[in-house]
Amino acid sequence: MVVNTIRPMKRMTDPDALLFHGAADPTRLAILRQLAGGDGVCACDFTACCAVAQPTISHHLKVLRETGWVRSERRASFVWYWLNAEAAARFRSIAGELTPGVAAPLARALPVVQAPA
Amino acid sequence: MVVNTIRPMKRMTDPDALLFHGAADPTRLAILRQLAGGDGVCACDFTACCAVAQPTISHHLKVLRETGWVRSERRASFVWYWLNAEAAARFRSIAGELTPGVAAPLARALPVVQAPA
DNA sequence: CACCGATATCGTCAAGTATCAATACGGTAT
DNA sequence: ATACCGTATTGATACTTGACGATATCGGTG
Repeated sequence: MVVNTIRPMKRMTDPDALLFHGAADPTRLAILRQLAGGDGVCACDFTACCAVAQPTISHHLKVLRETGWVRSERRASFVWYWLNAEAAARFRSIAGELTPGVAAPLARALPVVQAPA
Repeated sequence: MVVNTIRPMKRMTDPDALLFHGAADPTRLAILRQLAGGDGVCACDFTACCAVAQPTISHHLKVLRETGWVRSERRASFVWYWLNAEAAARFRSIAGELTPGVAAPLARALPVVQAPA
């Protein structure tokens, strides 16, 4: 009976969960897909693919930046975005871990509290 | 009575974003990892790995069920959970799509990426 | 039957999030 | 400098979510 009256908030302590969170939105996923399909995309091109206003796009781009999914660079008055190769690689790595039956050997050795044979 | 919406999250129109949303939580990701590490896990084992109460675990398991990540089966008074192979495969497929510079060569016909004019 | 342990659901609260209008900022061209 | 364009930030608002206690439900047991 822990009294957690102050902050029961867990927040996103897991960096991988944070990565998932970055992609767990239709608009952001569309942006990521558009980025994967091209070699750098201008921010001005995202407003076309998603039915949201410009500030919303900018907000999602910020989330993608903060979650490590993309990097950006200013060119003249435009801003270009690229998919972050590291994030994508990390993502694929997690995808590989989440294959049924294919996982850390240690997990199988974990104590089973109740295991009716 | 509260209108019980059939589909969770009206904003989640993209099924893939829904899949990501299912894993975008530290507790749920821990559950998925534990599931990937074993050949079926009893629900009673999840309370040990995550510092949350039983109703919370049950809630997250429900989310994972609704997002297609897991399937469950009752055995006596216990409930066993397995990672859904289809969801894991779909996830790996999307992860492959999100590779920089790879315009979905191995991707299935599902992705709809709108090319900027 | 009554009882008990394991899960799921309900009710509710606090915190996080998506969205847009208005506005500020950064560069370019006139 | 001034006007203009593209992008980011701010502020407000409605909605979504994660958490837990209380309680219901499901199965097995005495």
